[in-house]
Parts: sequence; C-alpha cells; structure tokens
Amino acid sequence: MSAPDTRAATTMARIVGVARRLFLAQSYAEVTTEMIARASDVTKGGLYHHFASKEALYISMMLEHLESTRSLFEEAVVMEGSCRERLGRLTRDFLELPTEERELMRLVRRDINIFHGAQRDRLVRAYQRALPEQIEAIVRDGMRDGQLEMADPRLLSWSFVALVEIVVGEYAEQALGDTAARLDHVLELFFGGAAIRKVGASA
Amino acid sequence: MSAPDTRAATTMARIVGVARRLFLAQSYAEVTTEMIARASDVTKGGLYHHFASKEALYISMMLEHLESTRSLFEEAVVMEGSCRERLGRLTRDFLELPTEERELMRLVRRDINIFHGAQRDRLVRAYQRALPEQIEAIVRDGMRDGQLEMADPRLLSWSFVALVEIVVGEYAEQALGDTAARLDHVLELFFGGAAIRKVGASA
DNA sequence: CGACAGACCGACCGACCGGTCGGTATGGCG
DNA sequence: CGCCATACCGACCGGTCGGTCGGTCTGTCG
Repeated sequence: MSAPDTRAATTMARIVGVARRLFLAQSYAEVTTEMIARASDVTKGGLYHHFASKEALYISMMLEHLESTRSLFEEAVVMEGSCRERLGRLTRDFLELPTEERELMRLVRRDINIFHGAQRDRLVRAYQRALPEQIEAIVRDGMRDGQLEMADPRLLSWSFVALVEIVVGEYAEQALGDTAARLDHVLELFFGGAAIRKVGASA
Repeated sequence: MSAPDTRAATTMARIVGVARRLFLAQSYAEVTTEMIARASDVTKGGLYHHFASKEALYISMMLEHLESTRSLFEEAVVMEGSCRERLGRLTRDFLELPTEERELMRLVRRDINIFHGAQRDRLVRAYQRALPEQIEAIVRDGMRDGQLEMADPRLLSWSFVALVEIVVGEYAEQALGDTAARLDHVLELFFGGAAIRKVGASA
C-alpha cells in the first residue's frame, strides 16, 4: 500500500492525491473527472484505466484516509490514563494533523449523503471505526471508572466530536490561539460545562 | 406573504412547498427542476414563469423559512429569565418544531457551500440572524450576569447549536426519549459538563 | 528480436438538465 | 363582447459530464 514500486501504483497514488485536494476545494459534483485527470497528468481514459468510476475513486481515496486516521486515533484508545487524558491525546493528535487530513473528516460527513447502497455503507462504517467508535470506547471507560456521568455513550461521543469540530477553523484559531488553547477549551467545556461553578473546583 | 389571494401566489406557494420537501429528501443536484414541476402540477415552463432559476427558487424557499424561524426564536431572546431558562425556551421551541421545519436548519448548513457570491452571502446572513446571533445574544447576557464562564461568545454559541443538533434525529429519540428529556440532556451537558462533580450540586 | 501485456491516449457517445421561447388558455375589466 | 395581461404549456436547445473504446506506446520476458 505504501510501496509505490510499480508504475500503476505510482499513477494511482498521484490521482488519489490530486482528487483529495480537489474534492476538498469543491463539491463532489463540481469536481469533474476531466479536472482530476488533467491535474494528475493523465487523460480521462488513463484515469478510467485505474478506477472503475468517479465514485470508486472517491471512495478509494476516503477509505485510505479513514484507515490511517483510525490507526492514529487508536493510540489514544489503547494508552493508559484517565478519560480526560486519553480524549485529550486523541484530540491533540487530531488538531495537529495537517489541515488537509483534518478537513477530510469534515468532507466525509459532508458527502456521505450523496452515495447510496453498499458504497455508502462502507463509508459510514469506515468513518465510525475511525472516529466515533474510538471515542465511544474511551467514554465508556470513563463511565465505568466513575469519571463521567452515566449517559448514553454514543450520544456523548457525538457531542464531543461536535465540540471539537467547533475549534477547528480559522475563527477559533483567532479567538483562542494555538492548538493547546483550543484543546483546553474543548476539554473544559466538555468535562466542566459552560456555567460558572460556585465551588472553585480545580482541574 | 401569508395571504395566497392571487392565483400566482397560490401556485408559487405550492411550488415552494414541494421544493422544500424534495430538497430535504435529496441533494440540491439530485432534485431537478423537472421533478419539482411535476410534483407541483405545473410544467418547467410554468415553474420558470414564477422563479428566475433553480437557485432563486431554493434561496427564496430558504429565506422564507429562516425569517419565520428567526421570528420564533426571538421570543426566547426578549423574554425575562436566566440564561439557562432562555436557552431552554429557544431549544424547546426548536425541538417542538415540525420535523420538516427543523431539518431545514440542517439543510441550510449542508447546502450553503454550493452557492457563491451574493446569493450565498444572503443565505449566510439570514441563517446567522435566525439562529447563531440570537443564541449569542443570550450567551452574552449570561456572561455579563455572571451565569456563564467568560469565553468567546460566538464559539460558545456554535457549541450550543452543535450540541442541540446531536439530540435531534431518531437515535437520540430512542436513547433519551421525549422532547423534555432531550432538552434536559442538552442543558445539563452544556452548562454542567460531562464529568462527575464531586460536590452534589443540585440543578 | 519478437511478441505480449498492461499503461495510457483522446475522440466520441448518450443521457441529463437548466433554461428558453413561441404559443395557448383564462379570467377580469372597460 | 372584445381586449389584454398574465398564468401556463411543452418542445426544444446548448452545454456538461460520466463513461467507452479502438488504438498506440513502452517495458519486459523468452
């Protein structure tokens, strides 16, 4: 997979990389196979020699990314520490990802509804394995160990993901600052809430 | 606006209603003007007699909805009460909206990136006026009155919206139950956080 | 060298879709 | 009744885009 020894593998990797960039910049419908081919220094015929369809190219690109992301986040799931430490580790890893990689997680949610049937299911499952399920595992541990209020772990995981998504993007960068500050903001809000607490409870 | 006295107004309202339903069920690109026309018992020619373009029809439909939603949420902004009470009122109003109306708020976020230029700006501003700005107003009051931790109010508003979005949808319905339970879940999480608090602070 | 396979080309197809336009029906007004 | 504005029709157009296919090039193996 990471050994582009053959010519075909090199070309396919080039096409996938270009497609990733273009799909991030424009919507699925706006990106044409012609555009992808041109930017990849092949023709449409060449592109279709390697990929069965535009959809197959997109799915292939996304599955590859989701698997590498899943692998990255897994480190936080298996590591020792409190629920907060582990979620912090996962979130920091996410925030420190290159912009392009990070945005792909938004892309998959943006585009998941334009596919149908089996291909859509593959995308959904790969996404769930990469992000929500891993967060859910940490959240479940937190409840078991008395660090989190008992609640529906899946809803709580989604909520956490949603809060993290808020602090990516340029407004959060200008309002909060660097990665550490944004990470702190998310953890404080998720664990402690937004209300002022009467008792001066330390972290 | 709400007086379909003329024939044109009746037809336009029928088309807008059909368009709303179709755009909710499928993506903007998938819904064709032909489909909208057929389902509205007019032809494409008739449709284009009333609307300058597919885009104009969509924008018109969405702006109408956003204005009525803004008007509804305004009640929570002007009402007396604590930050929590007012956000609770707004959220309850939102959760009790008919499904179609409620889903339109997700639709506008889903589709906002497929428009460009002035039309996109109009949509963005109408959306901001309808939801985030009104929540932000309540959040600012909460900070001023010592009910919320000092933070960036805009980010906090977005976070709240994101949390509310989690508890719509059928999974949350089966996990949490009725509107009151879902409302409670959101408020508890937003104000108090997910961590177990050592001190048994009551609501 | 000769032959085969796989990489790649690029002109083309067919379906679709937003939008147009000349024309018809209808209903209200003088 | 006659006139006209307006609602509405439906065939059509221009363009786009995913996908195809016969052919060419190039590296490799016997």
